[in-house]
Amino acid sequence: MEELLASYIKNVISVNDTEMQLILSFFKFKKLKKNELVLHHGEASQRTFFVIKGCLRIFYIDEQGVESTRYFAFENQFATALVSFITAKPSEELMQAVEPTEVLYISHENFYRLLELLPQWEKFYRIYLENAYVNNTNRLQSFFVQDALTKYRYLLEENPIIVQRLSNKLVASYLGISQATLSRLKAKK
Amino acid sequence: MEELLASYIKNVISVNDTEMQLILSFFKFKKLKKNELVLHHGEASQRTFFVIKGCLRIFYIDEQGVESTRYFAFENQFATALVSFITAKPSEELMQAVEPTEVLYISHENFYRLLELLPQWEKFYRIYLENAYVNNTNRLQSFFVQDALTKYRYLLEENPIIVQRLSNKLVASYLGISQATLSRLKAKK
DNA sequence: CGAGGCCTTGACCGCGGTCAATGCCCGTGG
DNA sequence: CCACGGGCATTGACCGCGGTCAAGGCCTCG
Repeated sequence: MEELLASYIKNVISVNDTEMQLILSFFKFKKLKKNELVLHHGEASQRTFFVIKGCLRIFYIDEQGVESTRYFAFENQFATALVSFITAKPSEELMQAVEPTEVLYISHENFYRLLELLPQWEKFYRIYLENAYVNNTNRLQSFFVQDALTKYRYLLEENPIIVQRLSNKLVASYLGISQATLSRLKAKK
Repeated sequence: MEELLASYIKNVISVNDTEMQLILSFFKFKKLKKNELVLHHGEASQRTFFVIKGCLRIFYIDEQGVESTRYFAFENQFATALVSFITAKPSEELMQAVEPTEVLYISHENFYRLLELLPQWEKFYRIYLENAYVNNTNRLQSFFVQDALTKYRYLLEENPIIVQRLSNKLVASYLGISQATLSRLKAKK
């Protein structure tokens, strides 16, 4: 359980055993029920999650109640409502377990403490930021230049697990289209 | 000229005079003509720019030749094709001077050298990344939840300089709508 | 003074949304 | 174990936002 997180971290930065113990000591375990919310709209983002099993999603809700998903985190991935984390303002993003999910989480307070205690953690955070940046910017690009069908095909190429594992409703919310449209796209091939 | 950059940096990190001299020594000055491209499609991003005067934009071109603008950098702002910078892959993003523009730029080689030489520069980069992340994620959100008119009004609120200073064509490319639609939106108020 | 680019506007169209009906699957409780 | 209910997927009918294309006028700059 913690080994999964430890080996994830070791792939990104080099730390010795005592440092690793320090890092792991800041993380706590939690089981989440399907559909359980871990961050509500307007709350400040307080925790960073690492998924052991299951799936978290980060999403928006507009005034009419329509949901749009910005990110899915599966096993062995981190998830944070980063904008609220960075700006320390109330979050526009919500966060929810999509399946029964097990996570390790660290409070933002302790996250920042690690930044001070371990120079290496600054690098870890930087690389996390870089990945998050590349992800979102690629998504932004796809909204600029691709129509619905192209986005769907692209998703099948780049991230098939999302289509295979999740409901149409969730996939549609990720692509920013309606469930009905996704259903028609799939029918047409 | 260099003072502008120096005071920008001092607002973000604390460095002494020798360190500042080191940083500034890596930047070079360049004048750009209106419409001059500083990064072509498919090139690797090689430089980070700081705008002294004028305006740079970072944009995409789709297969039909339609342009979409991801970012405008005005006086006293940085601009990089960050995705290509991070991934070291050919850039999907192009970069161009929108007006006659004066910049200071640093090669990525030297940027990385600074990361090694100055621990503080790691923090500078991290904060740059954070800002870029927040920017793009907010834009992504606006594509999820806002229609054309809402996006336009929001832009007027958040970033009026773009509307005031740039042509309709450029503003439309920033909003991801056609020039004709923007013209109609403005007419309707 | 001419040419080219930009803005506006009208006519038209199509992608993708909405709404509703139907059917399916699955979880839950009697 | 079966019956019921709720959520999800599919599909048809309809519609509207925003795109495209083209024409006309204006401004800028060489």
